[in-house]
Amino acid sequence: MPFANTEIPGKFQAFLAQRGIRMTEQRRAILNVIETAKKHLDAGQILRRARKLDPSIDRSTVYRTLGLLKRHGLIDELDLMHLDGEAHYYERKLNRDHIHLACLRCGRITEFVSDLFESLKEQVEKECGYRIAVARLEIGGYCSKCRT
Amino acid sequence: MPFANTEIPGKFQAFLAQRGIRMTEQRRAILNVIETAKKHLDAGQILRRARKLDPSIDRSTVYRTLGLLKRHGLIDELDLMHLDGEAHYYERKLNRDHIHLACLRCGRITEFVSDLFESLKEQVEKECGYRIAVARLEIGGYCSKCRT
DNA sequence: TTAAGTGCAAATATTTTGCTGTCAC
DNA sequence: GTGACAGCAAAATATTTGCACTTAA
Repeated sequence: MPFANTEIPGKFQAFLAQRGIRMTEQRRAILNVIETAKKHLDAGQILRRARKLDPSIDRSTVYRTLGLLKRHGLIDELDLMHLDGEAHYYERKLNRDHIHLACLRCGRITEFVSDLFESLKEQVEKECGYRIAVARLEIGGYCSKCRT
Repeated sequence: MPFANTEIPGKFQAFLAQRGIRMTEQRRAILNVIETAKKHLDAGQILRRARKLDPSIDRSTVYRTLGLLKRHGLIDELDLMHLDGEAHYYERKLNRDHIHLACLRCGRITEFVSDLFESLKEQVEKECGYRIAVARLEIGGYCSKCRT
Protein backbone atom coordinates (compact mmCIF):
# COMPACT_ATOMS: atom_id res chain seq x y z
CA MET A 1 0.00 0.00 0.00
CA PRO A 2 2.12 2.87 -1.18
CA PHE A 3 1.42 6.30 0.27
CA ALA A 4 -0.72 4.98 3.10
CA ASN A 5 -1.99 8.29 4.34
CA THR A 6 -2.03 8.29 8.09
CA GLU A 7 -1.77 12.05 8.36
CA ILE A 8 -4.30 14.81 8.66
CA PRO A 9 -4.71 16.76 5.43
CA GLY A 10 -3.66 20.35 5.90
CA LYS A 11 -0.88 19.36 8.25
CA PHE A 12 1.63 21.34 6.20
CA GLN A 13 -0.37 24.54 6.56
CA ALA A 14 -0.65 24.17 10.30
CA PHE A 15 3.03 23.40 10.60
CA LEU A 16 4.11 26.41 8.57
CA ALA A 17 1.66 28.77 10.28
CA GLN A 18 3.10 27.70 13.60
CA ARG A 19 6.50 28.78 12.41
CA GLY A 20 5.24 32.15 11.25
CA ILE A 21 5.61 31.37 7.56
CA ARG A 22 3.17 33.21 5.31
CA MET A 23 0.49 31.28 3.54
CA THR A 24 -0.23 32.42 0.03
CA GLU A 25 -2.70 31.32 -2.60
CA GLN A 26 0.18 29.77 -4.55
CA ARG A 27 1.64 27.89 -1.63
CA ARG A 28 -1.77 26.58 -0.70
CA ALA A 29 -2.16 25.15 -4.19
CA ILE A 30 1.29 23.57 -4.20
CA LEU A 31 0.84 22.10 -0.73
CA ASN A 32 -2.51 20.72 -1.78
CA VAL A 33 -0.98 19.00 -4.78
CA ILE A 34 1.80 17.42 -2.74
CA GLU A 35 -0.42 16.40 0.15
CA THR A 36 -2.95 14.66 -2.06
CA ALA A 37 -0.55 13.10 -4.56
CA LYS A 38 -1.00 9.41 -5.12
CA LYS A 39 2.37 9.02 -6.78
CA HIS A 40 5.77 10.68 -6.81
CA LEU A 41 5.76 13.95 -8.69
CA ASP A 42 8.60 16.00 -10.10
CA ALA A 43 8.71 19.81 -10.11
CA GLY A 44 7.16 20.04 -13.58
CA GLN A 45 4.27 17.78 -12.67
CA ILE A 46 3.66 19.69 -9.46
CA LEU A 47 3.62 22.92 -11.47
CA ARG A 48 1.08 21.56 -13.95
CA ARG A 49 -1.25 20.32 -11.23
CA ALA A 50 -0.90 23.44 -9.11
CA ARG A 51 -1.82 25.55 -12.14
CA LYS A 52 -5.15 23.80 -12.30
CA LEU A 53 -5.84 25.28 -8.89
CA ASP A 54 -4.21 28.64 -9.57
CA PRO A 55 -3.25 29.24 -13.22
CA SER A 56 -0.92 32.13 -12.46
CA ILE A 57 1.63 30.04 -10.58
CA ASP A 58 5.14 30.27 -11.90
CA ARG A 59 7.74 27.56 -12.17
CA SER A 60 10.10 29.44 -9.88
CA THR A 61 7.48 29.60 -7.16
CA VAL A 62 7.26 25.83 -7.28
CA TYR A 63 11.01 25.49 -6.87
CA ARG A 64 11.07 28.07 -4.09
CA THR A 65 8.26 26.33 -2.26
CA LEU A 66 9.90 22.93 -2.66
CA GLY A 67 13.05 24.42 -1.17
CA LEU A 68 11.06 25.77 1.73
CA LEU A 69 9.40 22.43 2.42
CA LYS A 70 12.69 20.60 2.15
CA ARG A 71 14.36 22.97 4.60
CA HIS A 72 11.58 22.39 7.07
CA GLY A 73 11.75 18.65 6.65
CA LEU A 74 8.20 18.32 5.36
CA ILE A 75 9.11 16.57 2.13
CA ASP A 76 11.73 14.17 0.91
CA GLU A 77 13.55 14.49 -2.36
CA LEU A 78 14.07 11.35 -4.41
CA ASP A 79 15.87 10.41 -7.60
CA LEU A 80 14.18 7.07 -8.21
CA MET A 81 17.33 5.89 -9.95
CA HIS A 82 16.79 8.50 -12.68
CA LEU A 83 14.62 6.12 -14.64
CA ASP A 84 13.21 9.02 -16.57
CA GLY A 85 15.51 11.98 -16.94
CA GLU A 86 17.35 13.76 -14.20
CA ALA A 87 14.47 15.40 -12.35
CA HIS A 88 13.87 14.97 -8.67
CA TYR A 89 10.70 13.59 -7.21
CA TYR A 90 9.02 14.73 -4.05
CA GLU A 91 6.84 13.11 -1.45
CA ARG A 92 5.45 14.06 1.90
CA LYS A 93 7.68 12.90 4.69
CA LEU A 94 5.81 10.30 6.67
CA ASN A 95 6.49 9.10 10.18
CA ARG A 96 8.34 6.10 8.92
CA ASP A 97 11.15 6.08 6.37
CA HIS A 98 10.67 3.71 3.51
CA ILE A 99 12.80 2.20 0.81
CA HIS A 100 12.12 2.94 -2.85
CA LEU A 101 12.50 0.13 -5.32
CA ALA A 102 12.61 1.08 -8.99
CA CYS A 103 12.21 -1.61 -11.62
CA LEU A 104 14.78 -0.96 -14.32
CA ARG A 105 12.64 -2.67 -16.93
CA CYS A 106 9.02 -1.62 -16.31
CA GLY A 107 9.70 1.50 -14.29
CA ARG A 108 7.33 0.63 -11.50
CA ILE A 109 8.16 2.17 -8.13
CA THR A 110 7.55 0.08 -5.03
CA GLU A 111 7.79 1.23 -1.45
CA PHE A 112 8.94 -0.97 1.37
CA VAL A 113 9.09 -0.46 5.11
CA SER A 114 11.53 -2.51 7.15
CA ASP A 115 12.60 -2.73 10.77
CA LEU A 116 15.99 -3.74 9.52
CA PHE A 117 16.26 -0.33 7.89
CA GLU A 118 15.54 1.30 11.23
CA SER A 119 18.18 -0.86 12.93
CA LEU A 120 20.68 0.04 10.24
CA LYS A 121 20.09 3.74 10.82
CA GLU A 122 20.54 3.24 14.56
CA GLN A 123 23.78 1.43 13.90
CA VAL A 124 25.02 4.29 11.75
CA GLU A 125 24.13 6.87 14.37
CA LYS A 126 25.92 4.89 17.04
CA GLU A 127 28.98 3.68 15.18
CA CYS A 128 29.58 6.73 13.01
CA GLY A 129 28.57 9.28 15.61
CA TYR A 130 26.11 10.83 13.19
CA ARG A 131 22.82 12.51 13.91
CA ILE A 132 20.74 11.50 10.88
CA ALA A 133 18.48 14.13 9.33
CA VAL A 134 17.45 12.27 6.20
CA ALA A 135 18.08 8.74 4.97
CA ARG A 136 17.43 7.75 1.40
CA LEU A 137 17.65 4.15 0.27
CA GLU A 138 16.91 3.71 -3.39
CA ILE A 139 17.24 0.38 -5.10
CA GLY A 140 17.30 -0.35 -8.81
CA GLY A 141 16.58 -3.88 -9.94
CA TYR A 142 14.06 -6.15 -11.56
CA CYS A 143 10.66 -6.78 -10.07
CA SER A 144 9.11 -10.21 -9.87
CA LYS A 145 7.29 -9.72 -13.18
CA CYS A 146 10.29 -8.42 -15.06
CA ARG A 147 13.24 -10.38 -13.85
CA THR A 148 14.47 -13.07 -16.17
CA MET B 1 39.24 4.04 5.40
CA PRO B 2 37.36 5.34 2.41
CA PHE B 3 38.18 3.90 -0.97
CA ALA B 4 40.16 0.99 0.42
CA ASN B 5 41.56 -0.28 -2.84
CA THR B 6 41.40 -4.02 -2.94
CA GLU B 7 41.33 -4.17 -6.71
CA ILE B 8 44.00 -4.49 -9.34
CA PRO B 9 44.62 -1.21 -11.20
CA GLY B 10 43.70 -1.56 -14.85
CA LYS B 11 40.82 -3.88 -14.06
CA PHE B 12 38.46 -1.72 -16.10
CA GLN B 13 40.58 -2.05 -19.21
CA ALA B 14 40.76 -5.80 -18.90
CA PHE B 15 37.04 -6.05 -18.29
CA LEU B 16 36.15 -3.93 -21.29
CA ALA B 17 38.66 -5.64 -23.59
CA GLN B 18 37.10 -8.94 -22.66
CA ARG B 19 33.78 -7.64 -23.86
CA GLY B 20 35.19 -6.46 -27.15
CA ILE B 21 34.88 -2.78 -26.30
CA ARG B 22 37.44 -0.57 -27.99
CA MET B 23 40.08 1.10 -25.91
CA THR B 24 40.93 4.61 -26.96
CA GLU B 25 43.41 7.14 -25.71
CA GLN B 26 40.51 9.14 -24.23
CA ARG B 27 38.92 6.23 -22.46
CA ARG B 28 42.25 5.20 -21.04
CA ALA B 29 42.66 8.66 -19.53
CA ILE B 30 39.14 8.71 -18.09
CA LEU B 31 39.45 5.21 -16.66
CA ASN B 32 42.76 6.15 -15.15
CA VAL B 33 41.22 9.15 -13.42
CA ILE B 34 38.34 7.15 -11.99
CA GLU B 35 40.44 4.19 -10.94
CA THR B 36 42.96 6.29 -9.07
CA ALA B 37 40.55 8.83 -7.56
CA LYS B 38 40.89 9.31 -3.83
CA LYS B 39 37.52 11.05 -3.54
CA HIS B 40 34.20 11.19 -5.33
CA LEU B 41 34.39 13.13 -8.57
CA ASP B 42 31.67 14.64 -10.70
CA ALA B 43 31.70 14.75 -14.49
CA GLY B 44 33.34 18.16 -14.60
CA GLN B 45 36.12 17.15 -12.25
CA ILE B 46 36.73 13.96 -14.20
CA LEU B 47 36.95 16.02 -17.37
CA ARG B 48 39.47 18.41 -15.89
CA ARG B 49 41.69 15.62 -14.60
CA ALA B 50 41.43 13.58 -17.76
CA ARG B 51 42.51 16.61 -19.79
CA LYS B 52 45.76 16.68 -17.89
CA LEU B 53 46.46 13.27 -19.40
CA ASP B 54 44.98 14.05 -22.82
CA PRO B 55 44.12 17.73 -23.37
CA SER B 56 41.90 17.09 -26.36
CA ILE B 57 39.21 15.22 -24.43
CA ASP B 58 35.73 16.62 -24.82
CA ARG B 59 33.03 16.90 -22.19
CA SER B 60 30.70 14.68 -24.19
CA THR B 61 33.28 11.92 -24.31
CA VAL B 62 33.36 11.96 -20.52
CA TYR B 63 29.58 11.62 -20.34
CA ARG B 64 29.55 8.89 -22.97
CA THR B 65 32.25 6.98 -21.15
CA LEU B 66 30.49 7.35 -17.81
CA GLY B 67 27.36 5.97 -19.45
CA LEU B 68 29.33 3.03 -20.79
CA LEU B 69 30.84 2.25 -17.41
CA LYS B 70 27.48 2.57 -15.70
CA ARG B 71 25.82 0.22 -18.19
CA HIS B 72 28.53 -2.34 -17.54
CA GLY B 73 28.23 -1.97 -13.79
CA LEU B 74 31.79 -0.78 -13.31
CA ILE B 75 30.90 2.44 -11.53
CA ASP B 76 28.20 3.68 -9.21
CA GLU B 77 26.49 7.01 -9.54
CA LEU B 78 25.88 9.03 -6.38
CA ASP B 79 24.13 12.23 -5.44
CA LEU B 80 25.72 12.74 -2.03
CA MET B 81 22.60 14.56 -0.92
CA HIS B 82 23.31 17.31 -3.46
CA LEU B 83 25.44 19.16 -0.95
CA ASP B 84 27.01 21.12 -3.74
CA GLY B 85 24.84 21.60 -6.80
CA GLU B 86 22.99 18.94 -8.71
CA ALA B 87 25.86 17.04 -10.25
CA HIS B 88 26.34 13.33 -9.89
CA TYR B 89 29.40 11.76 -8.42
CA TYR B 90 31.04 8.58 -9.55
CA GLU B 91 33.11 5.90 -7.91
CA ARG B 92 34.46 2.52 -8.85
CA LYS B 93 32.10 -0.21 -7.84
CA LEU B 94 33.78 -2.32 -5.21
CA ASN B 95 32.95 -5.81 -4.08
CA ARG B 96 31.01 -4.56 -1.14
CA ASP B 97 28.26 -1.93 -1.19
CA HIS B 98 28.76 0.88 1.25
CA ILE B 99 26.66 3.62 2.73
CA HIS B 100 27.46 7.26 2.07
CA LEU B 101 27.06 9.71 4.92
CA ALA B 102 27.11 13.40 4.06
CA CYS B 103 27.49 15.98 6.81
CA LEU B 104 25.04 18.77 6.12
CA ARG B 105 27.21 21.27 7.93
CA CYS B 106 30.84 20.56 7.01
CA GLY B 107 30.21 18.60 3.83
CA ARG B 108 32.46 15.72 4.74
CA ILE B 109 31.56 12.40 3.11
CA THR B 110 32.00 9.25 5.15
CA GLU B 111 31.68 5.70 3.92
CA PHE B 112 30.38 2.88 6.02
CA VAL B 113 30.11 -0.84 5.45
CA SER B 114 27.53 -2.83 7.38
CA ASP B 115 26.36 -6.41 7.50
CA LEU B 116 22.96 -5.06 8.42
CA PHE B 117 22.85 -3.36 5.02
CA GLU B 118 23.53 -6.70 3.36
CA SER B 119 20.77 -8.34 5.40
CA LEU B 120 18.37 -5.57 4.45
CA LYS B 121 19.09 -6.11 0.77
CA GLU B 122 18.49 -9.82 1.18
CA GLN B 123 15.22 -9.08 2.91
CA VAL B 124 14.14 -6.85 0.04
CA GLU B 125 15.04 -9.46 -2.55
CA LYS B 126 13.10 -12.09 -0.67
CA GLU B 127 10.06 -10.16 0.46
CA CYS B 128 9.64 -7.90 -2.56
CA GLY B 129 10.64 -10.49 -5.12
CA TYR B 130 13.23 -8.13 -6.54
CA ARG B 131 16.54 -8.94 -8.14
CA ILE B 132 18.69 -6.00 -7.02
CA ALA B 133 21.07 -4.47 -9.53
CA VAL B 134 22.14 -1.41 -7.59
CA ALA B 135 21.44 -0.23 -4.07
CA ARG B 136 22.17 3.30 -2.98
CA LEU B 137 21.86 4.36 0.64
CA GLU B 138 22.71 7.99 1.17
CA ILE B 139 22.32 9.65 4.53
CA GLY B 140 22.37 13.34 5.32
CA GLY B 141 23.00 14.40 8.88
CA TYR B 142 25.50 15.89 11.25
CA CYS B 143 28.82 14.28 11.97
CA SER B 144 30.26 13.99 15.46
CA LYS B 145 32.19 17.24 15.07
CA CYS B 146 29.29 19.24 13.73
CA ARG B 147 26.23 18.09 15.56
CA THR B 148 24.97 20.42 18.25
C1' DT C 1 2.94 49.33 6.68
C1' DT C 2 6.48 46.39 5.22
C1' DA C 3 9.03 42.34 4.87
C1' DA C 4 8.15 38.31 2.55
C1' DG C 5 6.57 36.38 -1.54
C1' DT C 6 5.51 36.42 -6.59
C1' DG C 7 5.90 36.52 -11.77
C1' DC C 8 8.75 37.28 -15.41
C1' DA C 9 12.77 36.90 -17.98
C1' DA C 10 17.21 35.73 -18.23
C1' DA C 11 21.05 33.11 -16.53
C1' DT C 12 23.23 28.79 -14.87
C1' DA C 13 24.19 24.12 -14.58
C1' DT C 14 24.19 19.59 -16.19
C1' DT C 15 23.66 16.32 -19.59
C1' DT C 16 22.42 14.79 -24.33
C1' DT C 17 22.48 14.70 -29.33
C1' DG C 18 23.43 15.30 -34.50
C1' DC C 19 26.88 15.39 -37.50
C1' DT C 20 31.25 14.79 -39.67
C1' DG C 21 35.67 13.22 -39.50
C1' DT C 22 39.02 9.74 -37.24
C1' DC C 23 40.97 5.65 -35.43
C1' DA C 24 41.09 0.85 -33.15
C1' DC C 25 40.78 -3.48 -34.48
C1' DG D 1 38.27 -1.40 -44.53
C1' DT D 2 34.64 -0.46 -41.46
C1' DG D 3 32.03 0.28 -37.59
C1' DA D 4 32.79 2.24 -33.25
C1' DC D 5 34.31 6.42 -31.26
C1' DA D 6 35.80 11.33 -31.01
C1' DG D 7 35.30 16.42 -31.16
C1' DC D 8 32.46 20.24 -31.93
C1' DA D 9 28.51 22.89 -31.59
C1' DA D 10 24.00 23.20 -30.51
C1' DA D 11 19.98 21.60 -28.05
C1' DA D 12 17.54 19.77 -24.23
C1' DT D 13 16.56 19.51 -19.47
C1' DA D 14 16.49 21.08 -14.80
C1' DT D 15 17.06 24.62 -11.62
C1' DT D 16 18.32 29.32 -9.88
C1' DT D 17 18.48 34.31 -9.68
C1' DG D 18 17.76 39.55 -10.17
C1' DC D 19 14.39 42.73 -10.12
C1' DA D 20 10.20 45.28 -9.80
C1' DC D 21 5.53 44.57 -8.36
C1' DT D 22 2.16 42.51 -5.02
C1' DT D 23 0.24 40.89 -0.81
C1' DA D 24 -0.26 38.53 3.87
C1' DA D 25 -0.04 39.61 8.39
